[in-house]
Amino acid sequence: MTNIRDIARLSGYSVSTVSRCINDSGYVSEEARNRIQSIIDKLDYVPNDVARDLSRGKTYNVGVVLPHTLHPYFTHVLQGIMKTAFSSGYHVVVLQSKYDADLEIKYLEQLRRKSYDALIFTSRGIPMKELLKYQKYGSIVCCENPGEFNIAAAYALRKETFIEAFEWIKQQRYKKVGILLSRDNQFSATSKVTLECFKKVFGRNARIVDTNVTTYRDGYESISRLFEKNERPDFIFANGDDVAVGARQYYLDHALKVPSMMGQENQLSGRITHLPTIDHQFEIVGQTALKLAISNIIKQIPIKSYLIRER
Amino acid sequence: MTNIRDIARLSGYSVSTVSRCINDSGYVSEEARNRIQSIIDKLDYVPNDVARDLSRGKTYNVGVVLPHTLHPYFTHVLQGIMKTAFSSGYHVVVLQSKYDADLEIKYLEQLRRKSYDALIFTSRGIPMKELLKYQKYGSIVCCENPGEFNIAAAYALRKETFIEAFEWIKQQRYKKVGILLSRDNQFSATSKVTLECFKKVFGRNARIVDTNVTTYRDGYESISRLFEKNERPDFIFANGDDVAVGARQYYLDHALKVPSMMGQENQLSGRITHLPTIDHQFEIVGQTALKLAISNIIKQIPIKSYLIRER
DNA sequence: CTAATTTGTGGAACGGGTACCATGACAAGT
DNA sequence: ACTTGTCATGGTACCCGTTCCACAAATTAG
Repeated sequence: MTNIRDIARLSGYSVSTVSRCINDSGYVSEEARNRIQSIIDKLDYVPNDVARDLSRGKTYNVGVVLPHTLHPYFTHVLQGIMKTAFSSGYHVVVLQSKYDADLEIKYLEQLRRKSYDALIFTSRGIPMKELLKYQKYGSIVCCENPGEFNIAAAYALRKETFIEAFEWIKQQRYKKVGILLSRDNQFSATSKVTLECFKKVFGRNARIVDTNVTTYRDGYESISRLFEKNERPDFIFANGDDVAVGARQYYLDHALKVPSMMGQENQLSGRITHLPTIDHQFEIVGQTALKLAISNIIKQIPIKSYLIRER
Repeated sequence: MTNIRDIARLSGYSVSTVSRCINDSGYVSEEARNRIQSIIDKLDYVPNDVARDLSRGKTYNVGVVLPHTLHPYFTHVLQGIMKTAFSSGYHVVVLQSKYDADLEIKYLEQLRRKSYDALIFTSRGIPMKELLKYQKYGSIVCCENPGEFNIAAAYALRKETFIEAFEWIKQQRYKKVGILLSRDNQFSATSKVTLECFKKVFGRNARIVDTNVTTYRDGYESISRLFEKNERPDFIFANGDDVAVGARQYYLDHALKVPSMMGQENQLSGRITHLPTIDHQFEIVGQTALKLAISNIIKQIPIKSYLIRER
């Protein structure tokens, strides 16, 4: 491989001048530029990015931790991250976590070893405190409300919209709402907020909760379980349109009256079935997260989500 | 930042010994190991990955070129790539191409500059010939049948399944098939194969073709255009379930009889609407592509897709 | 009891840029 | 005439590991 010293030698100029020439950082005469460029062209030379990264102490890599890519939340956040990373000259390294804390630690260690300039957690299994420890090694951004923790965050502002949605449901005189959550509210901040908002609007009762429901199939099976327990909600509030539509399918398959429903994430399945939904603006969350990641500013930015009553 | 020379100095051993100790590559006495490890622990030292990459001449980064992340083809291929990359210790860098040849060149140049060990093209805008030129800088894998070109490839074997699907449609006595394609067959190998297979089964006529149809909305609008042109297919063959369902919605919204349809990609929308489909096994395509990328073997591996008649 | 290995260790080149600092030439301002 | 500023260029330390080579000591083999 030919390197910058070869170019310097063959062009008769110094390494410094060649470097300035390559990077267009001024202080290179017309003559030198021509001479150097001709040698570069002749040898088909390109600088080595890894060497450059080492020397500059910066990689322009941002690691994005996500459990998988098959859920619209993640693809939309990722899409937003990619968009902004692209226009800022950053590289996006996707890191599969499978909700596994050990893997998350592994990625934090890679940040420490300078593999990335920053790390974005679209989801997280380890405690916040653990994240804070690694902030000294690079900028860390999470995609949830960090509460009291001093960490950069871009997250969907769910609370207001949840309240709005539940008020709307209440107003239509539904009495017993089935709530399908993706993860246990002990682990998931989102699930916790959902239930809190429900309580605020409906009081503490009037709800049937099922957890670990994330896919169409899960929605279907969840309703089947409810029936076994003789639970009959008159409204289903799901954590995704796909989930709601899975639930709906159970009723259809068993020739039962389909209750009213609301989904989330504004997915295609919900559009087909004319389901009310909540759009959490995840692409904007992603864009914002990336901006924070490369700015090194520790700031929390909530993104407003909105209710779609009809479609 | 503390580096390996600091550890050497403070432990009283040489840099070489420290390096061997860190990498567990033997020839380190029990005593040396303890002494060195204690200094490492005390200084909280970790080696710098960038320096290591430079020295080893390998980054363990694989670039994955994809137009965007919002289409299930890409998310599934990406999912497969991530899965296998993860278990092989490689990093996945996602590179947004937007079907733009200039961007693809940019990524090839990054390969040349050693930013990645390999590059996977899940889609491609530039000519194959261009790709071949860059093979000397690293392993390049594409996700389509490369024909005569000597390049590594992992791709869905569509032909057989298309023939099977069209035979099935023909057998049901449909006469005029509307075919919705994602990109013009001049640019897309997939579109080309689709039409060729159609011709083989139905002869050259009996088809209405529309291109640049990739989303639910596109499917809807495509049918609207057909109606303007007074085209009335009795069967719709779409390049995705989502597209087919968009088409279906047009008929429903205008109180028209919905013709029979078939989608592709085995998407949720098709399951809800009980649409026959073709599953192209894209996750396996992704897994295979990554294996090729890190093996440096130039080989073409077709992946068998399959028809789902009922669901 | 030699000869041939194996183990432990250090030196230093190497991978390939970047950037600070010094030096000299020349032009413009006072 | 003297100071000051800008341009052009080179020298070299620095970023931080890896690995080849040499050498000595300790084993093992014959």
